[in-house]
Amino acid sequence: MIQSVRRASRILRELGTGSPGLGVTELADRLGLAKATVYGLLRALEAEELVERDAEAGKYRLGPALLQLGNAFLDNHELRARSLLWAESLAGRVVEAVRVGVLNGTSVLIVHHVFRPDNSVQILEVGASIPWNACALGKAIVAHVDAGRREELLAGELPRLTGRTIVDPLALGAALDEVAVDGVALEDQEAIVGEAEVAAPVFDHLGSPVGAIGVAGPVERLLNDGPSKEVVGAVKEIARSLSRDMGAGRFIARVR
Amino acid sequence: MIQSVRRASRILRELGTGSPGLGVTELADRLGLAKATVYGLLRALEAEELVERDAEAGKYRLGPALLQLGNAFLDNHELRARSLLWAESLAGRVVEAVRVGVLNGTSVLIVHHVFRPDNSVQILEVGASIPWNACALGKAIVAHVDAGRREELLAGELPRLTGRTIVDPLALGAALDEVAVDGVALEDQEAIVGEAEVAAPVFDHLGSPVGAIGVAGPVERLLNDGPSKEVVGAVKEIARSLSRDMGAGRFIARVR
DNA sequence: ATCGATCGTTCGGTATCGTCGAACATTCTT
DNA sequence: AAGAATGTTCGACGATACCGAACGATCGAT
Repeated sequence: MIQSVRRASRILRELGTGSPGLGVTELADRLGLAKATVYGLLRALEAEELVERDAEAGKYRLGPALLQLGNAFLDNHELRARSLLWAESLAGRVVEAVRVGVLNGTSVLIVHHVFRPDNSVQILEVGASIPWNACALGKAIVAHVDAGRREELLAGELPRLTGRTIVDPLALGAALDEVAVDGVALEDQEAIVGEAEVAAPVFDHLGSPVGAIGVAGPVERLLNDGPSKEVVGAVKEIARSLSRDMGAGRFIARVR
Repeated sequence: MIQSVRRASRILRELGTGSPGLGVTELADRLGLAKATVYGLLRALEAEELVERDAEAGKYRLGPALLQLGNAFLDNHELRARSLLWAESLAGRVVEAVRVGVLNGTSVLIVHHVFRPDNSVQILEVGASIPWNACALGKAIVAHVDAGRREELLAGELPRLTGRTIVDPLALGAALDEVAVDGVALEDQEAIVGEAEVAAPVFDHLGSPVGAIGVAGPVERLLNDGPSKEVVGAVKEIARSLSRDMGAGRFIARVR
């Protein structure tokens, strides 16, 4: 399994998770490796511009090549490419922000984000990760993955982000069943207080869920007196169109 | 220099540069390695989610972890963080798009981008790379790097993007001298026909150029009858403020 | 200014680990 | 159905990445 690659990757992750200004010694401690080993890996990573060192004090941080590669990932991403127009159209129709995400490990990774078309200042969330249990996108996807994967995810960590985040595996399982039947997932302030989301899964030609597309916005606009029928309808419709674009057959809402 | 890391990185770059749908054999050819070697590296990269394989036909593409890491790079990026407010302010003042970039190898990497505040549809350029000789950002930075680096860059490849791109080392050197004196770099349709840019360098506390900030827009608005005095003034002023934010001393326009 | 501590860096021996070539399996083509 | 091309497995060889320890430099404290 090529441990140097594995170790290099662990270094990158360690540098990525918050705490800036990591030195050789601290990295070696965290990874349980010899200083010299980490030093060698860092030299190699630096030569590839995957890592950068602060001029003085030799602290290391992530390098610019990673931004380029991340961008290249987006460029090659089929779901993202195909979602661009549909997302734009959805955002215009419901006048809210639209997000497209894929399941990455135990989190949902946002691969596309259209701002709510109202001139307000918003921050771009492309590249952000959200625990799958705390967002509608995540629930929409997991509700349609195969049983094995679903059990794994339910048995894994379920971080709590707000008071309303569902962290009980049983309750979450029940919610997923409901999502599978409805074809839409709802999220009511489970990630950020005051924010809600309505999302639907996107399938590929095998009927596997490759991601989800959803509308995110203030609770009072999306879930006032039950989920807004207009938004739910639009999301389901666009998700189905997008799935067809991805090569899915006609009968994609397959319940397992 | 840890060949496996170097090779893994070369694989990522190869997957990043266009041509999607690379298989083991083709990668092995391009890198001049044995199939089994590449296969092992890919397995390791896949386990780390740095690489993804297409379900059928075993083609490989970049993985989602790269997007996360690229995002983490941005989060940890000091110049970017400090430029957010200044860029916003500059964009509002001149009513044009603003870009912030750093020199990465022989290209300028865009680390921040504020859209022109006019409701037009624009694509986000964060993560994009532009040959340094074809943009004002690049010329602004290179005009202030140390002589050795400058020679290297002038001697290196100078890609032509449009008919106006400066690809002659001598002419480019002269242009850089001018930029160093003026404190601003101009670009007149050297990257994209119809588009121009005005940029100024940003310095750190050592007086080294860490990047540049600039205004990009249609030629007729920026360079009509010579560079717009208003834009040039605003860019220089904001760049100086940003430099001060980065810890630069008062006398930052040091000419070498 | 001197000493001590901490961190980054170098070095060389050793065993591990990655590499390679060849064979096998699988899929697509003709 | 046969062939070709690709992905995958295997085992042996030897280069190579790892480690521990020593060195050097930098910073802070006394």
